[in-house]
Amino acid sequence: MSLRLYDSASSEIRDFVPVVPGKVGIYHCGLTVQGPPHIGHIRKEVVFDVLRRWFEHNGSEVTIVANVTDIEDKILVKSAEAGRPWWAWAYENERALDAAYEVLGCLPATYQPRATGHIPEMVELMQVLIDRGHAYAAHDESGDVYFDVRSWPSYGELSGQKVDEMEPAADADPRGKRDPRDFALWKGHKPGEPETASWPTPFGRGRPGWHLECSAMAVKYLGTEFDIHGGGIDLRFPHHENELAQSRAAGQPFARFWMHNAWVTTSGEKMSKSLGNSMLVADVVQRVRPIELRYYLVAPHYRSHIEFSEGALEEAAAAFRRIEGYVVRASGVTTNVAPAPDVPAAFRAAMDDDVSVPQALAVLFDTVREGNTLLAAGERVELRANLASVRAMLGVLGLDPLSEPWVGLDTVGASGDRLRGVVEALVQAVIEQRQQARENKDFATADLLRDRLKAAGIVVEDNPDGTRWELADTAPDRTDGR
RNA sequence: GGUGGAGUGGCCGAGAGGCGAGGCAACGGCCUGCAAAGCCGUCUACACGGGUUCAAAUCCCGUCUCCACCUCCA
Repeated sequence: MSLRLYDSASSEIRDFVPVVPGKVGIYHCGLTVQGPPHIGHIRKEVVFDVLRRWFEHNGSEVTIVANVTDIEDKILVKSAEAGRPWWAWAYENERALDAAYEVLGCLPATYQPRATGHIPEMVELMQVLIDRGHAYAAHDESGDVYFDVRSWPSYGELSGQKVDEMEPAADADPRGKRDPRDFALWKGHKPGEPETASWPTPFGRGRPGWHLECSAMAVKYLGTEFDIHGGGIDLRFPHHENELAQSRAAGQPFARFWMHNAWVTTSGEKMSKSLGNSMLVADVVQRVRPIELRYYLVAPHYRSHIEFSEGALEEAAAAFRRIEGYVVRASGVTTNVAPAPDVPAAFRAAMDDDVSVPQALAVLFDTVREGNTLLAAGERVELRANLASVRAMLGVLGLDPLSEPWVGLDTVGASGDRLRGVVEALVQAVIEQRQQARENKDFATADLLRDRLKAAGIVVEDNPDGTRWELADTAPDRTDGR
């Protein structure tokens, strides 16, 4: 395979060569589980899910490690505000995150290590850094341990900055720091903080700084040198810069490629800052189906920023329904068409070019159009090949409506199989009545029956092969003018 | 102050010196009892001002606007 990826450390597109042929190790920063995930958080997951599927499509064995940072300042603050134990708060949000991954059809990570489960590894790493002269315990007895930025000449290499030109941290409490730009590896336990949120170390009780856990866990599970490290673009600095500095200063080569996805914003504002956040995954999937939300997040290039709007979301849903409609109709007149073993060359070329999903989608849409023509012409043999190809492409994007987890999801909704059978029988009865009316040229009655089904949320379509029905789209009323 | 990104048709969204990406919407046609879906066609766009070139959305110079990051963000 000749995959090329944009490496944000070198700001260029390079040939991807794995550390171990045939295997790929990917670490991407999961989430600090301080609250339920919004669609910005989940975009990152969907982006790396597509990358992973592309590797696997090409026969690579992929190991994905996505951390869960379950101890951190905000978790302590928010859980305290809610009057709940920090660990309960973190775990609740971790489950919400897992639910969001699942509802959007993301394949599970190979492992999701928690920061709190890797304290000994972090202490070890700190000790190495101290021994090598790149970290120091604060001299003010706070229990803090800092990374010594000045001791590491290549600090800033990931984000292309020079230490001297950086603004010192505005909130920096320089009390124990040698340089205001030094960052905390470890935070000493403070009075008032829960005792459960601290662990013993040679430097005193405390808890991880924000960056240390990722260095420790990435190396533990993927080795000292691994293929890809990813996350949202905001993590490039400081989080990833600091990770890189810690790990390299400890003598580890660390990640070969750094991949960062762009933001989802609302009204130009990053989601984490918007107030009255209605962009939670759990809310958005009430407005469009999860597979449609996935399409919306997958369709633009991963390094392009998405300005969220309800209109664009609905457009994306309509675009996806065009593909889905073809797949459903084509599979209705063929049987057992499995996804093809490979994708069209143009699709492959697009995906190999830094995961250019927009161009890959253009190939997909072209193939769908050909398929619709074959469908109309009754060319069943070629149709089978076309459908197999479309399903293969959709599979790479995690959008094949005939594959897990989407298959059978929303023919009737989530109300259970019994109800589903009842609805099918009732609708079929009405459709037969209507068909009888049509045969009698009683179009007034036929149209009345169609209208009544429509009022009930069921759309019928007359095709040469017969009449199909499906649930109407649950798009919201567009009375807000947007 | 430092670093990086963006401005493309009614809308979304790719591309990065020459062959109209693709989708949504709209309009016309075919098909249909009428629809829907589908197919065919129409809408020839690249922030602004210069320049280079046979040829610029793409390269160069300048300008404007917007955004992100600079140690709590995916």
